[in-house]
Amino acid sequence: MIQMIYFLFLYEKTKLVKYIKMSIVNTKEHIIKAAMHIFSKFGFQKTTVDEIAKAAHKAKGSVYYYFKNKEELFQSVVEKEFQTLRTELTKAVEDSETGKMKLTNYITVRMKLLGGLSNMYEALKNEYLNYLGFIEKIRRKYDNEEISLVKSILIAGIKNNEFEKNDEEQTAFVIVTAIKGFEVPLMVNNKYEEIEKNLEVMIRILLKGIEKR
Amino acid sequence: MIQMIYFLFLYEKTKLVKYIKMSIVNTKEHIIKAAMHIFSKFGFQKTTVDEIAKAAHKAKGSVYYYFKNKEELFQSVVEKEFQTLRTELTKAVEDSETGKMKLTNYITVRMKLLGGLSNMYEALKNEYLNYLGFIEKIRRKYDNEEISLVKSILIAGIKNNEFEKNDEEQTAFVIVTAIKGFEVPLMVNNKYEEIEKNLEVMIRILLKGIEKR
DNA sequence: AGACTGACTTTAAAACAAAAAAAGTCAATA
DNA sequence: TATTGACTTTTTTTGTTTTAAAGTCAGTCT
Repeated sequence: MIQMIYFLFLYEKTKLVKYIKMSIVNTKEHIIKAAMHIFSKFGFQKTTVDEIAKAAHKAKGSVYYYFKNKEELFQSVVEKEFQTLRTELTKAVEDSETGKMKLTNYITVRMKLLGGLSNMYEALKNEYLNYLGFIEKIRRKYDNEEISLVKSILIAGIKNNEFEKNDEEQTAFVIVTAIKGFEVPLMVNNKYEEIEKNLEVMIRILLKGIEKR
Repeated sequence: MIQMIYFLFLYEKTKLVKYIKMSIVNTKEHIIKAAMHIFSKFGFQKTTVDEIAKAAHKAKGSVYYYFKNKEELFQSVVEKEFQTLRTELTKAVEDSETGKMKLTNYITVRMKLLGGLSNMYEALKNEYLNYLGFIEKIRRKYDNEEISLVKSILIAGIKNNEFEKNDEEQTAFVIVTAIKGFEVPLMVNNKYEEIEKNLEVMIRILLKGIEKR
């Protein structure tokens, strides 16, 4: 009997914890979304925590209840945007049949999305934030993820007899690096359409450069 | 007789002008070289015109006799470094037999030299100087030259039946853009040796990507 | 008992003024 | 014409004050 009551208590507690945690995730996410909006409008430095709190209809203290400081909040926003990019890219690759299509879609989707993900984008090119350190960590982490994803495309394509067998890690690095060269004209124009034709040429050359003959 | 004296006068004047111009070029070049040394040591902002004058064993006024201002002097230094790059690259391309060799040597020499040309290099990555405007002009000018040079390599290679016929302007842009992606790891490591292997892979893929089959 | 608040403290960024340093000028000189 | 260095002007730097934003916490609420 006592045990039963104990279990009941445990059950109720679990339910409560679940409810609370759900709530935590919701407000936390809610704050991140509000922050995302403000940050993308004013950038990291020109955004105040008060503004974010106000936009999320919370007091400033609540923001600090969920995030250690402004940096950590910004970091969460950037990470969320990376997550979006990651999800979209993975989907684009998975939905493609051949290795050629995978790589093609990977590159085009990546470039298309990059312009839209404003915070991450801003963070990548902002000098000050780079010297702030934490953004460099995220960048490096994402670079590695990107190389891994391209590598997996290459491995699949080699198995499928589409691509020539070569050091996949190195080849993936080269492809990612080459794509990065296009970030500069993208930053300047900020219109994907303007680099589209050139990106197509790049993809054609890359594909021919790695295909099995 | 009068005519003869007149000619003699002209001749002497020409010699004089030549001497003076030679001297001008010499001191001007001399100042540029001194400036190059100091700028590469301290960067644009932390270098004073007094320091440069002192290093050139001239008074500050002399520097302003040859250059309108500090910016123009820096510009001359950067232009001179570009000239070096330009000369070396043209030589590397001319000395190569096949289109493949031309492009290979172009890319490798470019990357090797880039690290050594400190002022230009500094200018390319310095935020402040970019927003100063004039460096952007030089950069754009050099970008166009670079695309032209690569384009000429492509055209020669196509004529030589090595490369597939395609829009050379676009292909040149793509190659130059891809190479630019490697500037970032070069800036971080600042050791050409570390990216050498990856650059070789890049060249191999590019060559296979544009070759005639 | 964890979620949330807002007045409060601390820290960092503008604003301003004075001093120092560097950029840029120019009459004089060789 | 080339060169100088004392001179003027402009730009940084420094130190101080003010203002604004970051970050804390005792206390309330559900």
